[in-house]
Amino acid sequence: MAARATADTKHEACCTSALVAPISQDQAAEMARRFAALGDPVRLRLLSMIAAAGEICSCDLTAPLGKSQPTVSHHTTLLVEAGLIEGEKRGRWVWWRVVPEQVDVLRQALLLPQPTPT
Amino acid sequence: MAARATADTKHEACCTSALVAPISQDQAAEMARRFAALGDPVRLRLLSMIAAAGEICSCDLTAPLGKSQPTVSHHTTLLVEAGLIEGEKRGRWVWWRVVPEQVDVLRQALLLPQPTPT
DNA sequence: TCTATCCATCGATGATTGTCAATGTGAAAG
DNA sequence: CTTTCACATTGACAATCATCGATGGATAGA
Repeated sequence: MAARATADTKHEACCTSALVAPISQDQAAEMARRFAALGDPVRLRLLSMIAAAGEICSCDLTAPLGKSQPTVSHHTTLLVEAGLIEGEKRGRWVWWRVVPEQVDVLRQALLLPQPTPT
Repeated sequence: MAARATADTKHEACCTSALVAPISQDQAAEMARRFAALGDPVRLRLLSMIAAAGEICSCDLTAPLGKSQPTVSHHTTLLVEAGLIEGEKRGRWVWWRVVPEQVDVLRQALLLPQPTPT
């Protein structure tokens, strides 16, 4: 069992597909942590609204989501920890935007070795 | 094997990207349910091993995962409910394989409107 | 028959998570 | 300086989840 060019850092461990060869426990733990960020309907709508708006502040998120301000803050924090979004504080507002490269990391993790039969 | 007739009504809501326009609550709920299936390290390794093997039975999954048989059975059930894998009983064994179309549904859900710069 | 094996289900338990009211922080406005 | 606004943090609680032992159903072999 050689040929494991690991250098197992934060996000670099999961830059390949998980569906072509068995992944390690560490890879699975890190990958699961990021997929879990997508495993909540509020966070998915959050990410969806941020991506669709390009840039948006939290003050415009609480009302459409129907959740309290601490709850929205909690979910944005989780999305940031997953690397999927990032926030920039301008004045009193925090403007959120998605991190496309990190979203693509998750997409590539689900890349199948064989093309899907149509 | 046309035993998956009801899959249409259940998986149809999330066949487009969630990152080009705000998604509804129902879409988010259904999508989150499926992403949550990937939000556990054991299930990710499970899916990874099944995909890498092409076809594999549960008896060959418990040992590498280091989990009990009921736990593995629990996780395979969740992956089946998410539509990501399906099992076929042959003799005493159940052989699992991934459902590529459903994996692609999740990949397309993470498709960004703008191409990511390489 | 009887026995062994593979897997699903049940029940219980400890851990994790989503939620919100209350509070804290930091910045802009008066 | 004081007040107001946007957001983060804390603390607490209910709900969900991951895990495993015990048990049951189904199948293959003797």
